[in-house]
Amino acid sequence: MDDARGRLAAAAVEAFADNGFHATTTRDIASRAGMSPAALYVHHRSKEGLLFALSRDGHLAALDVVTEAAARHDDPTARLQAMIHDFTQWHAEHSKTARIVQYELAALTPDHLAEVARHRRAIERTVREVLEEGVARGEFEVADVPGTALAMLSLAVDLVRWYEPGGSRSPQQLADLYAGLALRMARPL
Amino acid sequence: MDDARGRLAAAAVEAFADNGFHATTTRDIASRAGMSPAALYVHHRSKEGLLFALSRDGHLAALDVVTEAAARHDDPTARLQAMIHDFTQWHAEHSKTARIVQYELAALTPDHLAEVARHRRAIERTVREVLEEGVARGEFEVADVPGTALAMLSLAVDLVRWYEPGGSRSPQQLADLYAGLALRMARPL
DNA sequence: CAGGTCATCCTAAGCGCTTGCTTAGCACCT
DNA sequence: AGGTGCTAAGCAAGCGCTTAGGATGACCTG
Repeated sequence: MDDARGRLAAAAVEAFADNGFHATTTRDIASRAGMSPAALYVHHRSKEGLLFALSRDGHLAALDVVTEAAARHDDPTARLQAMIHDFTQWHAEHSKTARIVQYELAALTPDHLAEVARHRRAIERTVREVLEEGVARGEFEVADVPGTALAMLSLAVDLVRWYEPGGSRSPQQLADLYAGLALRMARPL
Repeated sequence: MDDARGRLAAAAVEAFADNGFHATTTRDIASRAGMSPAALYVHHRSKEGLLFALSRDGHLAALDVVTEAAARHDDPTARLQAMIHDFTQWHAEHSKTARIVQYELAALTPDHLAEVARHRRAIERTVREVLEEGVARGEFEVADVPGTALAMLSLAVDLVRWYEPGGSRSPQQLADLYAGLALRMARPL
């Protein structure tokens, strides 16, 4: 049929997000993709290699969302608001991929973990920088910039623990809510 | 020797927190406790039964921390501050148990999940109620009370994803930081 | 106080099953 | 004629859990 590699990746996202990496079998992934278990090893070196491909792509997508949002605005208030808004919305709209990104780091090999850790630090740095600039310009009042940046990201990250598509809150509503809370965390007292 | 059941529980907390439920073997737990694999089944029906015992005790401890903090204060501002402070501090000081409480729900049987879910709802309800009372008294200005309550709890919950004892922030510092951020989320604009 | 009884707590051994992954080979397209 | 993408079959290892029985100490009995 269509792209078999893509079907395999989509099946793995579902399986890993629903059951976790360790509770997911290669037979489960393969059967969701309509293939034999051996087909997985045509496209990936191992089950962990497949996880890494998903995790890396997910990290790059999340980083892209944040940097794009930051690039759209000049003043720190609008920039922070857009960053947390879009980061939250991405986590809700891609909650299965995001769950793999945020909760399956421990299953990666040291080499693979080192690569995705670089992307994670880039995301944190982007949030820290907008807070620092806002403080410098007097738009924000934040005593602990790294800690507050971590807290803002925690809102979106923790969403994937409980979020279900079709629940009472849409991705847009959550994005608006968390972007507003982030601004309240940074606003001068 | 000493309490063998307690040693088994302590070993399981370490193993489940470090490697996750599914990646932990009964042989690993038993050897950490200095026992044979079969000893686990003297004290628990199954590996999942052991997880449930840890999860239930952890949930009750966390719920107790929140209700105790709430009971110590009358006005909503002080009460909210104490609740988020103590809830955060508990998650940092008991980060291994908290990791099991927050991240291993999917490994529980439906019956066991139903019981811990009751305790989780009790915690959420306590936070929602203090927000509602604060809004009623004019101390808080919160548009989405359930969503904001969820966000405040998310801060402490997400901490267990990255917290390591002996890191740059102490449990007290984190508790102060997150309690302050929670107040900023609720304070009138 | 000596000897027997019983419950408690644990272990050695291993059963049946599932796991991630490999191998050999087939079908199809160019 | 050869490369590509897949499968059927199965291997070695590790899994959760069971079974049968040994060691220990508390407690009766004569």
